Amino acid sequence: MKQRVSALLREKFGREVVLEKPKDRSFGHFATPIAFSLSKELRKSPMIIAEELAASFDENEIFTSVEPVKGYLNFRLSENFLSEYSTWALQNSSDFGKQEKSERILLEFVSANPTGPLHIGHARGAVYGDTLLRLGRHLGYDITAEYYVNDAGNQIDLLGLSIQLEGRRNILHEDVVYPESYYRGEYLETLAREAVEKFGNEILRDVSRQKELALWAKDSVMDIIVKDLGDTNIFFDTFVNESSLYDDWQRVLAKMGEGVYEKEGKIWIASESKGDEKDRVVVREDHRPTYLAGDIVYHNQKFERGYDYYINIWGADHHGYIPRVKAAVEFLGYDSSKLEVLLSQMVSLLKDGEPYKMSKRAGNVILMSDIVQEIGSDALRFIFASKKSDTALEFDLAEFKKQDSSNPIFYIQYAHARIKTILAKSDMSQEEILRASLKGLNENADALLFDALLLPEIIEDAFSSRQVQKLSDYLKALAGSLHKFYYDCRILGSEDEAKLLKLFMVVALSLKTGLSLMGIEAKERMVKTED
RNA sequence: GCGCUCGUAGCUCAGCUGGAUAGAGCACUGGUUUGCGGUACCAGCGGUCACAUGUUCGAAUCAUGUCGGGCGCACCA
Repeated sequence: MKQRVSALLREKFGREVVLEKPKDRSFGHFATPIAFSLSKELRKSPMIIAEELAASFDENEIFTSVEPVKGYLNFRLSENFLSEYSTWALQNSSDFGKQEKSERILLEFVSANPTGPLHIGHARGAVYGDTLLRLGRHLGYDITAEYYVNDAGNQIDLLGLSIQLEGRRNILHEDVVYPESYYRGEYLETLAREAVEKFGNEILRDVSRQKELALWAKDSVMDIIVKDLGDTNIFFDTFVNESSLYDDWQRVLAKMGEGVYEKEGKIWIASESKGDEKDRVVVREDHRPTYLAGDIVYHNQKFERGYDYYINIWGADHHGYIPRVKAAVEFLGYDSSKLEVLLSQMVSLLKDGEPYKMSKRAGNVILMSDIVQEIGSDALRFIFASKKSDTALEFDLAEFKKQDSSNPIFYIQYAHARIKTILAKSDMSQEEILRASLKGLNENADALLFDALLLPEIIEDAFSSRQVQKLSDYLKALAGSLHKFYYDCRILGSEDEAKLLKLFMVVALSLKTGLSLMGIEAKERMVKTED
C-alpha cells in the first residue's frame, strides 16, 4: 500500500519522499513533511509550498484528497483503492505482505555449545533469530538457518569430565573432588546412566576415555537442544560442526597472507590494523588453535559458500568479539560489510514480582524447557519478540499466564478468536462476504481497515530494521482497535453485515499472518483453562 | 582506565535515518450498552524524555561533554 503511494509521489516529485503516519488519523492516511525540506531551496515558506503542491494534484485513483496543513501535505486514500486492495488480499491470503526479494542470506543463530540444554538467554537469541528468519522468508529472501556447533576445544573436554564426576558421585556413589570448573545439571546424570549402559562403568573412571565419552555425549546433548528448539517451532536447515573444519586450517591460514604472523612461537592475527583493540593469538605455542581460529575457518567456509549477505546473532557478552572476526573476514579477502552481527541481551526473570528461583538440579541456570513448560511456547516467543533484542530485558512470568487484556498474547489471540466466532455465527457465506464492497464505511471502520492493511509495511520495516518488536507492537494495537470497534458497533443483523464481516476478515488475516510470522498459531476460539 | 551499550510516567518498555500536542501496557481511581464471548470497552491520575552545551526553521531523536547502570577488555568458549 505504502509502496504504491511512495512510487506515485516519487514519480511526481522526482525524488524520494518521506512518508509518515500522521499523528492524528483525522489528518489523513499518510503525510509528508516535504514542504519543509523544499522551503530552503525554494526560499518560500513551507505553508505556501504545501499549498501549491496540494493544488498540483489531479484526480487520481489512489487519493481522494491531498491537503496542506501547517506545512504538511496530508493524503487520504480513496475508498475504491482500499476496497480493491482488501479484496485482493483476502483472495490471496497466503501471499499477504509477501515480496519478491531475491538475495541469499546465511543466518546463523543460537549456536550454543553442545554441553548442556538451552537456557533462557539462548532462548531469546533463538526466538529473535527465528522471527527474523520468518519475516525475511516472507519477504522473499532465500535464507539458510544455520547452527554452528562448537564441538571441539576445552568445553568438550569439560563435558566428558563433568559426566564422569556426576556419574561417579550419583551412580557409583564415590566421593569425588570437584575441580575449579565443570558443568552441572540434571542432564549430566542422565547422560552418565546412558553411558554406563553403553560402555560400562569403566567409562566413568577412566580419565583417558573422557574425550571418547564427550564425543559420544555431545550428540545426545544436541538432540536435547534440537528438541527444545522444536518445541518452540524453531528449526534449522544446517548444522556445521567446528570439528569438521580444522582440516582446512592450513589452507585458511595461508589465505590470510599478511594478516597473520608468527611471534613468540605463536601465530597471531593482525586485527589491530583493522580496528580491533589489539592483535589476537590464533594458534598457541603448543600448536592448539584458539577459539578464534575455529571462527575464522568457519567464516571462511561461510563466505566460500557465496551468499549475498551474512547475519550472525550472538549473545551481547560477545560484542567485543566482532572487530576481530570482521578483521579476519577482510584478511580472507571478503567484504566484511556483508557480515552483520546482531546482539541478543541478557534476560532476567521474575515470578510474581520476585526473582525467579533457579533450581539446583538445573545447575543454577534457568532452562528454556522449564519456561516453555510453565507458560507455553507462544507466550515465550511473544515476550522475546516484543522487546528490542539488544537491550536487557526483565519480565514477570505471572503476567503471561493471565487470561485477560493485561496479557498481550492473550489479548491478540482473543481478537482473532472473536472474529472467527462471529464469522461462524453469521448466516452469510464466505462468497457473499467477499463480494461485498468496502466502500461507504464509517470513519471508525475505515480506520480499522487501514490499520489492518498496514501489515505488509510493518513486516518490511521490522525485518529491514531488525526490530521484530515492531510486529508485535502492531498486532497489539490492531487487536486493540478490533476490540474497541467490536464494542462500539453491532455486526450481526446490521445493514452492513457483509461489509463489516469482510472488514473483520481483513483484520483476522493480518492478525493470523502476523502471529504466524512470530511462530505462533492464531486460535480459532479461546478456551478458558484452569491455572 | 579503555571500548560498546543503555538512561523516556510509580513499574516494564515503545518512539531515535530530526518533524504536527512525547506514547502503550501494567499498577492505581472511577465508570459502561437490560445485544454478536464483559476473557471486553471508556475515562482519570501520572513526564524537566538523566544533566549541560552545540547544530537546526525545528532535537526524546544528531554531535560533544558530565553523571549513573549493564556488558566486555583471555593464548575460555
